[in-house]
Amino acid sequence: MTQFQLIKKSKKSQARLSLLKTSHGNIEGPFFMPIATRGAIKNLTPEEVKSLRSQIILSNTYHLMLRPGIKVIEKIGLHKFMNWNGPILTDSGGFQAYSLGERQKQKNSETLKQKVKFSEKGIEFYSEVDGKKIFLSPEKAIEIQMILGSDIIMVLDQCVALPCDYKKTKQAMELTTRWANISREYFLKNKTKDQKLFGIVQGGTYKRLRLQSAKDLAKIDFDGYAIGGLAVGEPRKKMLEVLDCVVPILPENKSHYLMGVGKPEEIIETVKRGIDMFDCVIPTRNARHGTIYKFSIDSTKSPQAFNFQFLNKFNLPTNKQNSKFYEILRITNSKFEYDLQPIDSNCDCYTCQNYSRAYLRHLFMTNESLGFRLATIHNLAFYLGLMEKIRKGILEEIL
RNA sequence: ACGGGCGUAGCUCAAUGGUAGAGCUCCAGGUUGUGGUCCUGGUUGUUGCCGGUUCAAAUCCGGUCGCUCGUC
Repeated sequence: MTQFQLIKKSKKSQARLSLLKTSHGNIEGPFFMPIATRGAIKNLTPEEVKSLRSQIILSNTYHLMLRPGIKVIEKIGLHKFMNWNGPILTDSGGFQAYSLGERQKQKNSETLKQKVKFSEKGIEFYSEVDGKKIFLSPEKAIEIQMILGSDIIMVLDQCVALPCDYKKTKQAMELTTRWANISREYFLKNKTKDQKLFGIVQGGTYKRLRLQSAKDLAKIDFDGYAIGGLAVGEPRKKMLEVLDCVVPILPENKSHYLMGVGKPEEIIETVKRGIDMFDCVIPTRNARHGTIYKFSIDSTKSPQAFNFQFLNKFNLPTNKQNSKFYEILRITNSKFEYDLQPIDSNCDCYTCQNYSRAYLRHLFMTNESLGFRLATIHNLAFYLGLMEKIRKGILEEIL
Protein backbone atom coordinates (compact mmCIF):
# COMPACT_ATOMS: atom_id res chain seq x y z
CA MET A 1 0.00 0.00 0.00
CA THR A 2 1.40 3.37 -0.97
CA GLN A 3 1.29 5.82 1.86
CA PHE A 4 1.63 8.88 -0.31
CA GLN A 5 -0.19 9.38 -3.58
CA LEU A 6 0.34 12.16 -6.06
CA ILE A 7 -3.14 12.88 -7.38
CA LYS A 8 -2.27 15.62 -9.81
CA LYS A 9 0.62 17.83 -10.83
CA SER A 10 -0.07 21.36 -11.98
CA LYS A 11 0.94 22.32 -15.50
CA LYS A 12 1.41 25.93 -14.49
CA SER A 13 3.71 25.45 -11.51
CA GLN A 14 5.27 22.82 -9.28
CA ALA A 15 2.05 22.63 -7.23
CA ARG A 16 0.75 19.15 -6.40
CA LEU A 17 -2.49 17.60 -5.23
CA SER A 18 -1.80 14.68 -2.93
CA LEU A 19 -3.22 12.11 -0.54
CA LEU A 20 -1.32 11.05 2.56
CA LYS A 21 -2.62 7.91 4.27
CA THR A 22 -2.36 7.44 8.02
CA SER A 23 -4.03 5.00 10.39
CA HIS A 24 -6.14 7.89 11.71
CA GLY A 25 -7.36 8.98 8.31
CA ASN A 26 -6.31 10.20 4.88
CA ILE A 27 -5.16 13.76 4.36
CA GLU A 28 -5.66 15.72 1.17
CA GLY A 29 -2.77 18.01 0.31
CA PRO A 30 -1.70 20.69 0.25
CA PHE A 31 -2.87 20.99 3.86
CA PHE A 32 -2.45 23.15 6.94
CA MET A 33 -1.94 21.88 10.49
CA PRO A 34 -3.35 23.94 13.38
CA ILE A 35 -0.99 23.95 16.34
CA ALA A 36 -1.78 22.17 19.60
CA THR A 37 1.62 22.48 21.27
CA ARG A 38 0.50 21.20 24.65
CA GLY A 39 -2.15 18.84 23.39
CA ALA A 40 -4.83 21.47 22.85
CA ILE A 41 -5.68 24.01 20.17
CA LYS A 42 -5.83 26.98 22.49
CA ASN A 43 -9.43 27.82 23.40
CA LEU A 44 -11.08 25.15 21.21
CA THR A 45 -12.26 21.61 21.79
CA PRO A 46 -10.99 18.92 19.40
CA GLU A 47 -14.62 18.46 18.29
CA GLU A 48 -14.70 22.10 17.23
CA VAL A 49 -11.39 21.71 15.42
CA LYS A 50 -12.84 18.73 13.60
CA SER A 51 -16.00 20.60 12.66
CA LEU A 52 -13.76 23.26 11.09
CA ARG A 53 -12.59 20.46 8.77
CA SER A 54 -9.07 20.36 10.08
CA GLN A 55 -7.52 17.15 8.73
CA ILE A 56 -4.58 16.92 11.13
CA ILE A 57 -3.08 18.81 14.07
CA LEU A 58 0.47 19.38 15.32
CA SER A 59 1.67 18.72 18.86
CA ASN A 60 5.03 19.09 20.52
CA THR A 61 7.34 16.50 22.04
CA TYR A 62 9.24 18.96 24.19
CA HIS A 63 6.19 20.48 25.89
CA LEU A 64 4.37 17.19 26.39
CA MET A 65 7.38 15.39 27.86
CA LEU A 66 7.64 18.14 30.47
CA ARG A 67 3.94 18.28 31.17
CA PRO A 68 2.05 16.05 31.69
CA GLY A 69 4.97 13.66 30.96
CA ILE A 70 4.87 10.51 28.90
CA LYS A 71 4.00 8.26 31.87
CA VAL A 72 0.48 9.63 31.81
CA ILE A 73 0.02 9.51 28.06
CA GLU A 74 1.69 6.16 27.29
CA LYS A 75 -1.21 4.14 28.69
CA ILE A 76 -3.78 5.44 26.22
CA GLY A 77 -1.84 7.46 23.67
CA LEU A 78 -2.13 11.13 22.82
CA HIS A 79 -5.17 10.70 20.56
CA LYS A 80 -7.39 9.28 23.29
CA PHE A 81 -5.84 11.47 25.97
CA MET A 82 -6.99 14.63 24.20
CA ASN A 83 -9.99 13.09 22.40
CA TRP A 84 -8.76 13.81 18.89
CA ASN A 85 -9.11 10.80 16.61
CA GLY A 86 -7.61 12.37 13.49
CA PRO A 87 -3.94 12.29 12.54
CA ILE A 88 -1.32 14.01 14.71
CA LEU A 89 2.13 15.22 13.72
CA THR A 90 4.58 15.82 16.56
CA ASP A 91 7.50 18.18 16.37
CA SER A 92 10.72 16.82 17.81
CA GLY A 93 11.90 19.56 20.16
CA GLY A 94 14.72 20.75 17.89
CA PHE A 95 12.99 24.03 17.26
CA GLN A 96 12.49 24.62 20.98
CA ALA A 97 16.25 24.40 21.44
CA TYR A 98 16.55 27.21 18.91
CA SER A 99 13.59 29.13 20.27
CA LEU A 100 14.63 28.89 23.92
CA GLY A 101 18.37 29.17 23.36
CA GLU A 102 19.71 30.72 20.18
CA ARG A 103 16.87 33.11 19.54
CA GLN A 104 16.83 34.36 23.13
CA LYS A 105 20.57 35.05 22.94
CA GLN A 106 19.99 37.18 19.87
CA LYS A 107 17.24 39.07 21.59
CA ASN A 108 19.96 40.06 24.08
CA SER A 109 18.19 38.84 27.19
CA GLU A 110 21.04 39.27 29.65
CA THR A 111 19.85 36.68 32.13
CA LEU A 112 19.25 33.60 30.07
CA LYS A 113 16.83 31.49 32.10
CA GLN A 114 16.85 28.61 29.70
CA LYS A 115 20.31 27.35 28.89
CA VAL A 116 20.54 25.04 25.92
CA LYS A 117 23.63 23.08 24.97
CA PHE A 118 24.19 21.13 21.79
CA SER A 119 26.59 18.21 21.57
CA GLU A 120 27.18 15.35 19.16
CA LYS A 121 24.88 13.19 21.31
CA GLY A 122 21.95 15.55 21.61
CA ILE A 123 20.51 18.63 23.26
CA GLU A 124 20.67 19.55 26.94
CA PHE A 125 17.75 21.63 28.23
CA TYR A 126 16.61 22.92 31.54
CA SER A 127 12.92 22.30 32.07
CA GLU A 128 10.85 25.45 32.00
CA VAL A 129 8.49 23.77 34.47
CA ASP A 130 10.81 22.84 37.33
CA GLY A 131 14.33 23.72 36.14
CA LYS A 132 15.37 20.08 36.02
CA LYS A 133 18.03 19.13 33.48
CA ILE A 134 16.72 17.26 30.47
CA PHE A 135 18.65 15.52 27.74
CA LEU A 136 17.11 14.92 24.36
CA SER A 137 19.01 12.66 21.97
CA PRO A 138 17.83 11.81 18.46
CA GLU A 139 16.85 8.34 19.70
CA LYS A 140 15.03 9.68 22.73
CA ALA A 141 13.06 12.15 20.60
CA ILE A 142 11.88 9.27 18.38
CA GLU A 143 11.14 7.03 21.35
CA ILE A 144 8.92 9.64 22.99
CA GLN A 145 7.02 10.33 19.78
CA MET A 146 6.49 6.59 19.31
CA ILE A 147 5.06 6.38 22.81
CA LEU A 148 2.80 9.39 22.21
CA GLY A 149 1.41 7.50 19.23
CA SER A 150 2.09 10.28 16.77
CA ASP A 151 1.16 9.54 13.15
CA ILE A 152 4.04 11.61 11.81
CA ILE A 153 7.26 11.72 13.79
CA MET A 154 9.84 14.44 13.17
CA VAL A 155 13.56 13.81 13.61
CA LEU A 156 15.54 15.93 16.04
CA ASP A 157 17.35 18.72 14.18
CA GLN A 158 19.46 21.78 14.84
CA CYS A 159 18.10 25.10 13.67
CA VAL A 160 20.42 28.13 13.65
CA ALA A 161 19.49 31.74 14.35
CA LEU A 162 19.93 33.99 11.33
CA PRO A 163 22.14 35.59 10.30
CA CYS A 164 24.62 32.76 10.86
CA ASP A 165 28.05 32.35 9.31
CA TYR A 166 28.79 29.59 6.80
CA LYS A 167 30.92 27.45 9.09
CA LYS A 168 28.45 27.34 11.93
CA THR A 169 25.53 26.74 9.58
CA LYS A 170 27.45 23.89 7.95
CA GLN A 171 28.18 22.27 11.32
CA ALA A 172 24.53 22.44 12.33
CA MET A 173 23.41 21.02 8.99
CA GLU A 174 25.88 18.13 9.15
CA LEU A 175 24.90 17.33 12.71
CA THR A 176 21.27 17.29 11.62
CA THR A 177 22.13 14.83 8.87
CA ARG A 178 24.04 12.52 11.24
CA TRP A 179 21.10 12.64 13.63
CA ALA A 180 18.76 11.88 10.74
CA ASN A 181 20.64 8.62 10.04
CA ILE A 182 20.62 7.64 13.70
CA SER A 183 16.90 8.47 13.91
CA ARG A 184 15.98 6.37 10.90
CA GLU A 185 17.91 3.41 12.22
CA TYR A 186 16.35 3.64 15.66
CA PHE A 187 12.91 4.08 14.15
CA LEU A 188 13.13 0.98 11.91
CA LYS A 189 14.49 -1.16 14.72
CA ASN A 190 11.72 -0.25 17.16
CA LYS A 191 8.74 0.35 14.93
CA THR A 192 5.62 -1.48 16.09
CA LYS A 193 2.73 0.36 14.50
CA ASP A 194 1.84 2.51 11.51
CA GLN A 195 3.85 5.66 12.16
CA LYS A 196 5.78 7.77 9.68
CA LEU A 197 9.16 9.42 10.08
CA PHE A 198 10.10 12.71 8.40
CA GLY A 199 13.60 14.13 7.94
CA ILE A 200 14.40 17.85 8.09
CA VAL A 201 16.54 19.82 5.62
CA GLN A 202 18.71 22.53 7.20
CA GLY A 203 21.45 24.81 5.85
CA GLY A 204 20.33 28.34 6.65
CA THR A 205 20.30 30.67 3.66
CA TYR A 206 23.29 29.06 1.91
CA LYS A 207 22.18 27.31 -1.28
CA ARG A 208 25.22 25.04 -1.27
CA LEU A 209 24.47 23.78 2.20
CA ARG A 210 20.77 23.40 1.49
CA LEU A 211 21.57 21.36 -1.61
CA GLN A 212 23.95 19.15 0.31
CA SER A 213 21.43 18.66 3.11
CA ALA A 214 18.63 17.76 0.68
CA LYS A 215 20.85 15.30 -1.23
CA ASP A 216 22.06 13.58 1.93
CA LEU A 217 18.56 13.25 3.36
CA ALA A 218 17.09 12.05 0.08
CA LYS A 219 19.44 9.05 0.31
CA ILE A 220 17.75 8.07 3.55
CA ASP A 221 14.34 6.55 2.99
CA PHE A 222 12.14 8.89 4.98
CA ASP A 223 8.36 8.91 4.65
CA GLY A 224 8.44 12.63 4.03
CA TYR A 225 10.80 15.58 3.92
CA ALA A 226 10.56 18.80 5.86
CA ILE A 227 12.37 22.05 5.25
CA GLY A 228 13.24 23.72 8.53
CA GLY A 229 15.02 26.86 9.61
CA LEU A 230 13.13 29.19 7.30
CA ALA A 231 10.81 32.12 8.01
CA VAL A 232 12.96 33.01 10.97
CA GLY A 233 13.73 36.55 9.92
CA GLU A 234 15.37 36.21 6.50
CA PRO A 235 13.92 38.20 3.58
CA ARG A 236 11.01 36.43 1.95
CA LYS A 237 12.78 36.43 -1.38
CA LYS A 238 15.60 34.43 0.20
CA MET A 239 13.16 31.83 1.50
CA LEU A 240 11.67 31.32 -1.96
CA GLU A 241 15.14 31.02 -3.51
CA VAL A 242 16.08 28.31 -1.01
CA LEU A 243 12.91 26.40 -1.89
CA ASP A 244 13.63 26.74 -5.61
CA CYS A 245 16.86 24.85 -5.16
CA VAL A 246 15.82 22.38 -2.41
CA VAL A 247 12.41 21.06 -3.48
CA PRO A 248 13.54 19.64 -6.86
CA ILE A 249 16.10 17.48 -5.00
CA LEU A 250 13.48 15.93 -2.70
CA PRO A 251 11.88 12.62 -3.74
CA GLU A 252 8.79 13.44 -5.76
CA ASN A 253 6.68 10.64 -4.33
CA LYS A 254 7.02 11.84 -0.73
CA SER A 255 5.43 14.68 1.25
CA HIS A 256 7.17 18.06 1.25
CA TYR A 257 6.64 19.98 4.48
CA LEU A 258 7.63 23.63 5.01
CA MET A 259 7.87 24.04 8.77
CA GLY A 260 6.39 27.04 10.53
CA VAL A 261 5.04 28.84 7.47
CA GLY A 262 3.24 31.17 7.15
CA LYS A 263 1.27 34.10 5.87
CA PRO A 264 -1.46 33.38 3.31
CA GLU A 265 0.61 34.72 0.40
CA GLU A 266 3.64 32.71 1.52
CA ILE A 267 1.58 29.53 1.56
CA ILE A 268 0.37 30.16 -1.99
CA GLU A 269 3.84 30.98 -3.28
CA THR A 270 5.42 27.91 -1.70
CA VAL A 271 2.64 25.57 -2.83
CA LYS A 272 3.60 26.71 -6.31
CA ARG A 273 7.12 25.54 -5.52
CA GLY A 274 6.00 22.05 -4.58
CA ILE A 275 5.17 22.23 -0.85
CA ASP A 276 2.36 19.99 0.45
CA MET A 277 2.21 20.64 4.20
CA PHE A 278 2.26 23.66 6.50
CA ASP A 279 1.92 24.59 10.13
CA CYS A 280 1.93 28.04 11.67
CA VAL A 281 0.93 29.85 14.85
CA ILE A 282 -0.34 32.87 12.94
CA PRO A 283 -4.07 32.05 12.76
CA THR A 284 -4.33 30.95 16.39
CA ARG A 285 -1.92 33.37 18.07
CA ASN A 286 -3.09 36.36 16.11
CA ALA A 287 -6.68 35.45 16.92
CA ARG A 288 -5.83 35.81 20.60
CA HIS A 289 -4.32 39.20 19.87
CA GLY A 290 -7.40 40.45 18.04
CA THR A 291 -5.95 40.23 14.51
CA ILE A 292 -8.53 38.63 12.28
CA TYR A 293 -8.18 37.45 8.68
CA LYS A 294 -10.90 37.54 6.08
CA PHE A 295 -11.22 37.02 2.36
CA SER A 296 -11.88 40.33 0.68
CA ILE A 297 -13.90 38.69 -2.05
CA ASP A 298 -16.84 36.33 -1.81
CA SER A 299 -15.23 33.23 -0.32
CA THR A 300 -17.97 30.98 -1.69
CA LYS A 301 -16.90 31.73 -5.25
CA SER A 302 -14.75 29.39 -7.27
CA PRO A 303 -10.96 29.74 -7.14
CA GLN A 304 -11.05 31.64 -10.43
CA ALA A 305 -12.20 34.60 -8.42
CA PHE A 306 -8.98 34.58 -6.45
CA ASN A 307 -5.92 36.31 -7.68
CA PHE A 308 -3.44 33.55 -6.96
CA GLN A 309 -0.86 35.29 -9.13
CA PHE A 310 -0.41 38.31 -6.95
CA LEU A 311 3.02 37.33 -5.72
CA ASN A 312 4.47 36.11 -8.98
CA LYS A 313 7.00 38.86 -9.06
CA PHE A 314 9.48 39.10 -6.28
CA ASN A 315 8.30 42.60 -5.54
CA LEU A 316 6.87 41.67 -2.25
CA PRO A 317 3.55 43.10 -1.34
CA THR A 318 2.47 45.13 1.59
CA ASN A 319 -0.77 44.18 3.23
CA LYS A 320 -2.51 46.88 1.24
CA GLN A 321 -1.54 45.28 -2.04
CA ASN A 322 -2.86 41.99 -0.75
CA SER A 323 -6.23 43.57 -0.28
CA LYS A 324 -7.38 42.05 -3.55
CA PHE A 325 -7.31 38.70 -1.89
CA TYR A 326 -7.57 38.99 1.89
CA GLU A 327 -7.57 41.65 4.55
CA ILE A 328 -6.69 41.94 8.20
CA LEU A 329 -9.07 43.39 10.77
CA ARG A 330 -7.75 44.66 14.09
CA ILE A 331 -10.94 44.00 15.89
CA THR A 332 -10.26 46.42 18.77
CA ASN A 333 -10.20 49.39 16.37
CA SER A 334 -12.92 51.88 17.20
CA LYS A 335 -14.32 51.72 13.68
CA PHE A 336 -15.89 48.38 14.65
CA GLU A 337 -17.69 49.76 17.69
CA TYR A 338 -21.08 49.94 15.94
CA ASP A 339 -20.35 47.43 13.16
CA LEU A 340 -23.07 44.82 13.52
CA GLN A 341 -22.15 42.75 10.47
CA PRO A 342 -20.21 39.50 10.80
CA ILE A 343 -16.46 39.38 10.15
CA ASP A 344 -17.20 37.83 6.75
CA SER A 345 -20.81 37.36 5.69
CA ASN A 346 -19.70 34.70 3.19
CA CYS A 347 -17.90 32.62 5.80
CA ASP A 348 -19.71 29.54 7.08
CA CYS A 349 -17.89 29.37 10.44
CA TYR A 350 -19.78 29.40 13.71
CA THR A 351 -18.45 32.85 14.58
CA CYS A 352 -19.58 34.49 11.37
CA GLN A 353 -22.93 32.73 11.45
CA ASN A 354 -23.78 34.06 14.89
CA TYR A 355 -21.75 37.08 16.01
CA SER A 356 -21.01 40.62 14.90
CA ARG A 357 -17.77 42.58 14.70
CA ALA A 358 -19.10 44.94 17.37
CA TYR A 359 -19.73 42.06 19.77
CA LEU A 360 -16.32 40.56 19.05
CA ARG A 361 -14.71 43.95 19.66
CA HIS A 362 -16.61 44.21 22.93
CA LEU A 363 -15.35 40.79 24.03
CA PHE A 364 -11.76 41.84 23.32
CA MET A 365 -12.11 45.22 25.02
CA THR A 366 -13.41 43.46 28.13
CA ASN A 367 -10.93 40.58 27.96
CA GLU A 368 -13.66 37.97 27.81
CA SER A 369 -12.14 34.62 26.83
CA LEU A 370 -15.10 33.96 24.54
CA GLY A 371 -13.52 36.51 22.20
CA PHE A 372 -10.38 34.39 21.86
CA ARG A 373 -12.50 31.35 21.11
CA LEU A 374 -14.63 33.03 18.45
CA ALA A 375 -11.63 34.70 16.79
CA THR A 376 -9.67 31.43 16.78
CA ILE A 377 -12.60 29.61 15.19
CA HIS A 378 -12.82 32.17 12.42
CA ASN A 379 -9.08 32.44 11.72
CA LEU A 380 -8.78 28.66 11.46
CA ALA A 381 -11.81 28.60 9.15
CA PHE A 382 -9.99 31.19 7.02
CA TYR A 383 -6.72 29.22 6.87
CA LEU A 384 -8.40 25.86 6.29
CA GLY A 385 -10.66 27.49 3.70
CA LEU A 386 -7.60 28.94 2.00
CA MET A 387 -6.16 25.43 1.68
CA GLU A 388 -9.44 24.16 0.20
CA LYS A 389 -9.29 26.94 -2.38
CA ILE A 390 -5.69 26.10 -3.17
CA ARG A 391 -6.53 22.43 -3.72
CA LYS A 392 -9.45 23.39 -5.89
CA GLY A 393 -7.21 25.86 -7.71
CA ILE A 394 -4.73 23.09 -8.56
CA LEU A 395 -7.56 20.78 -9.65
CA GLU A 396 -9.00 23.46 -11.95
CA GLU A 397 -5.61 24.32 -13.47
CA ILE A 398 -5.47 27.89 -12.28
CA LEU A 399 -2.62 27.59 -9.84
C1' A B 1 -27.40 80.27 54.19
C1' C B 2 -22.68 79.25 56.30
C1' G B 3 -18.21 76.29 56.32
C1' G B 4 -14.67 72.73 53.97
C1' G B 5 -12.77 70.23 49.56
C1' C B 6 -12.15 69.89 44.33
C1' G B 7 -11.91 71.79 39.02
C1' U B 8 -5.20 69.60 34.70
C1' A B 9 -5.69 65.03 27.85
C1' G B 10 -11.86 61.54 25.89
C1' C B 11 -11.71 59.00 31.23
C1' U B 12 -9.10 58.33 36.22
C1' C B 13 -5.50 61.10 38.27
C1' A B 14 0.12 63.09 39.01
C1' A B 15 3.09 67.47 38.97
C1' U B 16 3.54 73.02 45.35
C1' G B 17 6.66 78.84 41.86
C1' G B 18 11.09 77.01 37.01
C1' U B 19 10.28 72.90 29.77
C1' A B 20 2.53 69.98 32.05
C1' G B 21 3.13 63.94 32.85
C1' A B 22 1.27 58.64 33.71
C1' G B 23 -2.29 54.66 33.15
C1' C B 24 -6.51 53.46 30.30
C1' U B 25 -8.99 55.00 25.66
C1' C B 26 -7.84 56.34 20.68
C1' C B 27 -4.49 55.73 16.17
C1' A B 28 -0.57 52.99 13.37
C1' G B 29 2.64 48.91 12.98
C1' G B 30 4.41 43.95 14.44
C1' U B 31 3.81 38.51 15.75
C1' U B 32 6.06 32.39 11.07
C1' G B 33 8.09 23.89 13.65
C1' U B 34 3.31 28.98 20.33
C1' G B 35 7.76 30.89 26.65
C1' G B 36 -0.89 31.50 26.72
C1' U B 37 -4.44 38.31 27.50
C1' C B 38 1.79 40.06 23.97
C1' C B 39 5.52 43.74 21.83
C1' U B 40 7.01 48.79 19.37
C1' G B 41 5.73 53.46 18.24
C1' G B 42 2.27 57.77 17.88
C1' U B 43 -1.89 61.79 18.54
C1' U B 44 -4.37 64.65 22.23
C1' G B 45 -4.14 70.20 26.58
C1' U B 46 -5.96 78.42 26.07
C1' U B 47 -4.40 73.54 33.54
C1' G B 48 -13.05 76.04 34.49
C1' C B 49 -13.25 81.56 33.54
C1' C B 50 -11.55 86.94 34.57
C1' G B 51 -8.00 89.82 36.82
C1' G B 52 -3.61 90.54 40.10
C1' U B 53 1.57 89.46 42.36
C1' U B 54 6.32 87.67 40.09
C1' C B 55 11.97 87.50 35.72
C1' A B 56 8.65 83.14 35.84
C1' A B 57 1.85 80.89 37.88
C1' A B 58 -1.47 74.50 37.03
C1' U B 59 0.91 76.05 41.69
C1' C B 60 0.42 82.32 45.39
C1' C B 61 -3.73 86.35 45.95
C1' G B 62 -8.78 88.43 44.71
C1' G B 63 -13.20 87.66 42.14
C1' U B 64 -16.47 84.53 39.45
C1' C B 65 -18.82 79.94 37.60
C1' G B 66 -19.46 74.67 38.30
C1' C B 67 -19.27 70.11 41.16
C1' U B 68 -19.07 67.86 45.93
C1' C B 69 -19.17 66.98 51.29
C1' G B 70 -20.68 68.76 56.10
C1' U B 71 -23.75 71.79 59.40
C1' C B 72 -28.31 74.61 60.27
